[in-house]
Amino acid sequence: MTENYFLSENNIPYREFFHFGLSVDCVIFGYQNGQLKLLLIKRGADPFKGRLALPGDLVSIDEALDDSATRILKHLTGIDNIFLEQFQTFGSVVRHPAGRVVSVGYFSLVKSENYLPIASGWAETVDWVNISEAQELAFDHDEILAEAIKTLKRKVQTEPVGFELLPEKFTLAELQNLYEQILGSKFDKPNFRKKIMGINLLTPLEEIQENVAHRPAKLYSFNKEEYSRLKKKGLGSIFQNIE
Amino acid sequence: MTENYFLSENNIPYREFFHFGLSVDCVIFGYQNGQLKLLLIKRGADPFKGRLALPGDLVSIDEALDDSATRILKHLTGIDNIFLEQFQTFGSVVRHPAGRVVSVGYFSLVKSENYLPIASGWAETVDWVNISEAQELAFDHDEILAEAIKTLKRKVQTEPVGFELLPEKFTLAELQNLYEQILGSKFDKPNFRKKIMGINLLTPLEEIQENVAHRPAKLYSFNKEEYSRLKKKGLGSIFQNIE
DNA sequence: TCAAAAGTGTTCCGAATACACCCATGC
DNA sequence: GCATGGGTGTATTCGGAACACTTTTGA
Repeated sequence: MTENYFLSENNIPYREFFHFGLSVDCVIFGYQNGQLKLLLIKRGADPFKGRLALPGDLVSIDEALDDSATRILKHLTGIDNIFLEQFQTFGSVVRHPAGRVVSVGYFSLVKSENYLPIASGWAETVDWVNISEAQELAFDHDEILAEAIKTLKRKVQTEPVGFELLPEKFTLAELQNLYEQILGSKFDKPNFRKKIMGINLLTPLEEIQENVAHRPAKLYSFNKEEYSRLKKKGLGSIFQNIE
Repeated sequence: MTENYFLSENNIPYREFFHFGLSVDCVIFGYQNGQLKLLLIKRGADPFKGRLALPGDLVSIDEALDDSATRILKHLTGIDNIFLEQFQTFGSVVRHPAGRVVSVGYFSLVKSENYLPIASGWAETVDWVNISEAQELAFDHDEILAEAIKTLKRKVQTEPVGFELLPEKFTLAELQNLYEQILGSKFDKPNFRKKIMGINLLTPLEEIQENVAHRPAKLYSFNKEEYSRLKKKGLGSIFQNIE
């Protein structure tokens, strides 16, 4: 399929243009102990050997972009079976010392406790790092991360988030804390509860917290049907919809 | 900068991976005579010669992605000085007959009347086409267009739209029609007016319509400062924001 | 009995909705 | 005058925001 009889307008065979590298970088958010986390590797190979970096690698020539993201993440961290979503592509000229590499950013949300990463490939170590400590990353990964965080904040406003990050059973305070962590602000407790209970999203369980030095909180789980329905449909709109 | 002493983990020099083509495709929305339009070229070269297609071409190896989109659009259509925004990257394996080409989608909104496109390069013709007639495009451009329309609908909900599409002076009915065209639904006139006037977005002019067989409508223009402020800040949020 | 966090209720206000109605123009 | 679309006012409902209050636990 790489035949070169197609000519571009200045009579250069198309193949002459085919000297790009293509990579994928994965921004994997987790949540544990009330902290928003990020999955980072320490690079065991040049360039940027020893630096923290997003899990990412070059795409193979016969591999679809989405498949590549899944493969690379599994290969570097052992993490598998998660939903990776493309969010932005980074294409400045000098982002990689080995040549012209354009990188496609993918992001995902997972329960970090369920995914103990195992370093392999050229990853020296892999760890869940607090968001605030994810700085001075390799390549332009600081920029990629910043864009991923913007995307996450936007998503939180328009679709439900939490099922992917929280354990099976959780308290309303934990859910509220998660939202506060992501958006970097505080909410009024009574109003948060009312709003979240207003949509039919949570299923109250017959269980409560144990061994806490205060009134134990009720546990909830997500109503999966309603959750995925709202994922698709979204949470609100600016303009009324008559029809 | 394309030295090959960096080795990937299986000892293949990085350069061996550098066989991707990279392209840019532009989805340019316009608006004229109450119709949402799309800028399409008829391809004058293989592959897909004679088919309608989004303006797009291969990126040069030493050219940043955003710059490339601007250059390619200008080269094919003569259109210049517009804001192009990246929205999604398309990376399935078989989208281009000449080899593995990954394409980055860009989109923009313009006043079609201000941009009379002139075909050049391998574009045989360039025209503003009604959205509904943009079908069976070359390559996977149907899919790219579908994603661009989704993006546009999402944008309309979260930031002001219209300054880029409407003429300098316009009526409230025209603005409402634009929103209805984009979202594919009808709004209540009094409520639309109240909502749009509630934000300090429009400047009423001392002019009215002429030669219409009914009460002439007042003309408005956009308040540019407030418009760009709301572009950045957004229009609403689901959760309250306490500091 | 006290601290700490869970959980509830109530009031206020502004925005969204659904209408009914009036106004200016060309024919 | 009348058809046509422009433009306004209002009553009602709903949801967000603010905040006071009660409840349950461990120590």
